[in-house]
Amino acid sequence: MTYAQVILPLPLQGGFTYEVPPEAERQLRIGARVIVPFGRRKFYTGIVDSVSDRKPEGYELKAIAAVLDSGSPIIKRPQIQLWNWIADYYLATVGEVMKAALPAGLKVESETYVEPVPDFEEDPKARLSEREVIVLQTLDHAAKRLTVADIEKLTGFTGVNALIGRMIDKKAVAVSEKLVERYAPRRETYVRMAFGHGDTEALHRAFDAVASARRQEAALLALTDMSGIMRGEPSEVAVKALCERADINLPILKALQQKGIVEIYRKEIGRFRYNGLVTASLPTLSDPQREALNAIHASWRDKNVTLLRGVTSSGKTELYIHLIDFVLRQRRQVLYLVPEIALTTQLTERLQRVFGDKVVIYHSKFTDNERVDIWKRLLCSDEPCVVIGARSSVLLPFGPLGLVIVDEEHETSYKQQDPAPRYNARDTAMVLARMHGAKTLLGSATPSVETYYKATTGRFGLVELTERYGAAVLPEVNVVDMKRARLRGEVKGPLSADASRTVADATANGGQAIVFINRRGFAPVAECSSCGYSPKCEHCDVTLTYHKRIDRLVCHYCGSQYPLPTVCPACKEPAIEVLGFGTERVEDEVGAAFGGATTLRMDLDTTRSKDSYQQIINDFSGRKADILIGTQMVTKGLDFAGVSAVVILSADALLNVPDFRASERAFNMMEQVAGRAGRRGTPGHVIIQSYQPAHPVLPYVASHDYLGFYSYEIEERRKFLYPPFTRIIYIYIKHRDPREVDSIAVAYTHALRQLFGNRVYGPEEPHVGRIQQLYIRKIMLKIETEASMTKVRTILRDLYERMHSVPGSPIRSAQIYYDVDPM
DNA sequence: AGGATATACCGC
DNA sequence: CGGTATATCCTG
Ligand SMILES: [Zn+2]
Ligand SMILES: [Zn+2]
Repeated sequence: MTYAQVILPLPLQGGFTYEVPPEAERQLRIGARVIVPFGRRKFYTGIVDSVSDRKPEGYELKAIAAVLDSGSPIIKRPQIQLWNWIADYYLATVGEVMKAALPAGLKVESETYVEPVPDFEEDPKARLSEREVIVLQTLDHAAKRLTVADIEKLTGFTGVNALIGRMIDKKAVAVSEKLVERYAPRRETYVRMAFGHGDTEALHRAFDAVASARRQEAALLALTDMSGIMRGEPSEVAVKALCERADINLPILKALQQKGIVEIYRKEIGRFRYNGLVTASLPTLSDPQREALNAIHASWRDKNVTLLRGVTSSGKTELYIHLIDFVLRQRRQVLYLVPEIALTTQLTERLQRVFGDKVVIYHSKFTDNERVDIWKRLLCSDEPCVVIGARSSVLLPFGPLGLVIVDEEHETSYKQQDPAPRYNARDTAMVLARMHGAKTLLGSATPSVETYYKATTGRFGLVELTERYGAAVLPEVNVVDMKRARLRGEVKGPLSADASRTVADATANGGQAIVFINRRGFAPVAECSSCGYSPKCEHCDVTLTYHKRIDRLVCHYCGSQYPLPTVCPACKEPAIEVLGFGTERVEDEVGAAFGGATTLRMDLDTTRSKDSYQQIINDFSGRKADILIGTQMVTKGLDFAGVSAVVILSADALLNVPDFRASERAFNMMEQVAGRAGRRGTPGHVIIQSYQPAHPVLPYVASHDYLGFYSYEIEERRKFLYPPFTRIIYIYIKHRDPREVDSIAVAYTHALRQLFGNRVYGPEEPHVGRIQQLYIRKIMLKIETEASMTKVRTILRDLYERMHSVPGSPIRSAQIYYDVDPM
């Protein structure tokens, strides 16, 4: 008998062992998917991690129910290795990594369906209750099989689970487990001759048979040509293409099929075929670019990772294209990571024009079916290709990887925040590269402090590209002291006089302007002007943001919505007003201030649908609007030739974040938005509004001085023991009870102090102390870089196990998790 | 995670 | 007491 260790997509530590049925033994491969029973009812898709012939002791075993991949595994060898690394490093379970990596369409799960028992007769000793009768009627009248959740929705009852349990006892209903397959391959209808290639005799007979039917003849003629049957270069013919070409329709082909001349068949096709032309050759490089390219190659002789610091519009992408070409020629694959919002068609099409169908695109707005197709494409073939994608593309089944490019490596969106695994795709990609013996290139105009430190201390190679491409000039930046402007009466709505003038100048001269504000919605607070009351979310400790377009107050943490009260619920005065500025309000104000100017707004709310983000970018770069108002989204993925002015409405909103990375993030963001202004010849203007114009970070932005900012910030980090001089792990405690959360946090902190001494800070209540009914506490662990992180992680895992496994302990009722290398 | 079971709670 | 909301335990 053999036994398989199976990874299940669940947040549970460790794998689970199953018996391998003898008939499945021969076809079972490591990395193959299996269907296994788990718990009393459910079936899950698991992945075989290892196989052994030693029977584990101490518990009953279940058997694998089915092998889904009997031929070849669904993941590649190095992937399990990478999964294990992620789970280990980020203190998650391999199951959580599997869940994040494998597209849902590849995970078959069982669903419990409730069905009425045919010919059920009520037992007078066990009558059905009123609610039970209603459920039975609902089941009888339903068009399809129903799950418990379906029944709850249809009847409006709660606790249907228990109800069904009683009905099963009364033999009124039965439940069954059905496997639900989610993946639907895309199929297309094809047509071919019903006889072999080069069978001229059959072809002649066929034409004779359709001689009297002109359109059938036309169809046959076109098919003869398109199928290449007489030229000895056969190719498949899609019905759609044939119909278009011969101007016929399906019934005509059906008629030909009736006569036994053609065969119509359906075939699975991938969803992604690039039909455009490969029109561009490699971009010509300027001298500085060529030097940088050579320097990158040289640095890879003794370094695995190299940082390319390329100032805005220095042409990093051209370099990337050359490097990609270099690796593809070696018949190896490339992973090109970009932040989600930088993944625009401008970028992907540029790559496709050079590399054609070798380009594979992957991001979160793809449907699950599309993800499965991409997964299969990479799995089935080790052909050279370049995968361009956001965070999760690091988890795809790569073959022979030769190069990883992480563009905008400083971007926080590379770090997954909420469900575990909380991995950083940039760091994971470097590990992936190492596993494949590939090199990594990190690119950024404003590298993260950690990365630049490693690059200047020899851990990474460093190549700098400081020359701007073409005639691009740096914009002129002015910091406006808002306190003074306000005293002088120069502030109208969100804009200072300086900002207004700058925008007006830009639009008057046929240019465009960008107004950046880090808040969506209309106004971030509502307040009673009479008593100061301000509406809060019922589930979270935050003030509600007013959204004018839907006329609702919205919680940005849990999404719940409320009407805007007309009278104050506290003092009953009709004195509720909304305060502050969000993108919606700024759009209104700017539209009013510059009458005649057209505006566009880009934030989470205007980019919900699949192509809306791209649409706004296209509209603005097509000059369909004069002023673009937006959140951080406007900082990326755009190459707007016409923008000559940028206004950062509130530097304070960026700087005053209680986090050790606040300065860095603020600098990066301001530098990037500023970089949108004034390309192609004319210098642009940037206005930064701030109530603290003396903030140490602002001069560096004003002079575009990354190095200056870096040397300031690295000293701060050194002084206060932050990365890169320490490694940080946050420990989060969440609980629905405010007193309980405190006592658990204190207990956990105490336990941590026993182990790590004064490396433990906290517990503290985070900025938002309650989200979705859960009170939150945060503990910080700072570990010196020389210490063994492996040991630290082992201790943390053991601690969690120890604290969480005490029966009846209140700690078990809390959610506790670690966030390694938080951002 | 999700489900099953135990337990507390609630209206009559 | 049936019905319902909630806590706790367990999964191979
Ligand atoms: Zn009031
Ligand atoms: Zn909320």
